[in-house]
Amino acid sequence: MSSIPIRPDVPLGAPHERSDAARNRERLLSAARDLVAELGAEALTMDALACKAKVGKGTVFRRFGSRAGLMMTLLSDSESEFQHGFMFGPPPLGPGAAPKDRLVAFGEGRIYFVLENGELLKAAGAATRNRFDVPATKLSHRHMEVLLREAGIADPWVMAMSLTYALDPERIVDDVRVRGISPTRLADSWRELVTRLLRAA
Amino acid sequence: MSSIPIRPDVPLGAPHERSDAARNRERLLSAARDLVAELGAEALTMDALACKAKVGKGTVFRRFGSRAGLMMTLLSDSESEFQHGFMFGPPPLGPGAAPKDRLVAFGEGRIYFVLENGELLKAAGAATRNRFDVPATKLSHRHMEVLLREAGIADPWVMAMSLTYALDPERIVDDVRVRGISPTRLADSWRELVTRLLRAA
DNA sequence: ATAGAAAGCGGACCATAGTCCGTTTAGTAT
DNA sequence: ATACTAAACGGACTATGGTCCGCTTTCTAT
Repeated sequence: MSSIPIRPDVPLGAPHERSDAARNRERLLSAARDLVAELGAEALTMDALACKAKVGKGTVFRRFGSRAGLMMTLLSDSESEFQHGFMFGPPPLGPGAAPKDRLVAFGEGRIYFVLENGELLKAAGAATRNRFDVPATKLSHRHMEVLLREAGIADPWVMAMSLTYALDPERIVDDVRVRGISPTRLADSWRELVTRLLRAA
Repeated sequence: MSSIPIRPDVPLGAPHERSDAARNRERLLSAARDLVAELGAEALTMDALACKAKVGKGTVFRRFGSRAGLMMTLLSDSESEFQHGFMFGPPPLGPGAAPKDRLVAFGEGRIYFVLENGELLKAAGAATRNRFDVPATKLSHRHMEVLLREAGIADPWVMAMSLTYALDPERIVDDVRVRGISPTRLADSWRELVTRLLRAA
């Protein structure tokens, strides 16, 4: 067969990924997952990754751009799942419930999501100047913005930003792991925040 | 004269600062201020500072502990002033006004404070694992906590944490400088947040 | 004045993210 | 099959925050 191979996720007309590139990407991803599983995301160094994947350091950076980029790639599956939940899933997280209830559910979901992927998220956010250029972050922000607008907030864009920072991964992880606040308590406080913010005048 | 020299700010019984240490501290502080003025806080490297102050690198770290520590030292004057404002100054920022109004004023004040000292604050917060171990941050948090408790919030400690992150220096600076949001708009949104959060049921 | 102790000093050294560029290799056109 | 080109590669190199430890200075007790 001489047909063009199917490459999902590659924008039409993208210049074709070379076979060695594909192979190295697999090796890197696999090695990275191993290292994270065995030492934790925080302890993963780019040198160690390159070495374990039997690849030059330049290749690692060519592929992921930065340490943060690597962490984002590692996160993308879980992240997509969470996104799917609030965009298409059943209410109250998904469409169909009142904005207030969706926001409460969103925050709760986010808290538990962060606690499951905390190391990766911290590593992804910490390194570079892209804390907010991450597509996933943009999407979450936009989601909250829409809900806040529906609920009659005057400046939903800025308010969504405030709430985004209130749910900052570092904040959540440190509250729970360093300052000993239970996830439930965080979720309850989030509920109080959203409830008071959005109740009718 | 053989009397003990007066050393304000040094806790009683502190082990006495040696004269060479004092001299180097002055040199370092002065050099650091020069470098910040001339290149900006972001571009200040510890090597350059040591070099400019004619001091070994070890001395720099002995004195300030880390880059973040240095930035905090550089900030401490402005920070004290702001603290004095919300603790002892005239209402609505200081005592005497309703908690809601004090919180609104606090956030506004904080926004403008951050915009004046943004580079330093970002540099102070970014480097180490002490984002919340900073005394100044603790004090701000405690201040908000007290106001929120007075206003009937169920879990003022956690809520104060949410608001602390909503006022994160990086968030404020990037909103204004990268995303083009005006300080006024930020302040208005903060007012909306606090007003809705604290209005009577 | 002197000696001893403790604090301070300096700069070589380390770890790690990220860059650079000469070399290799996969795909392609002939 | 061959030659050509653009992409990919690898690892030496740079920048920078932070550590270590043997040497020096200051202070104090005698």
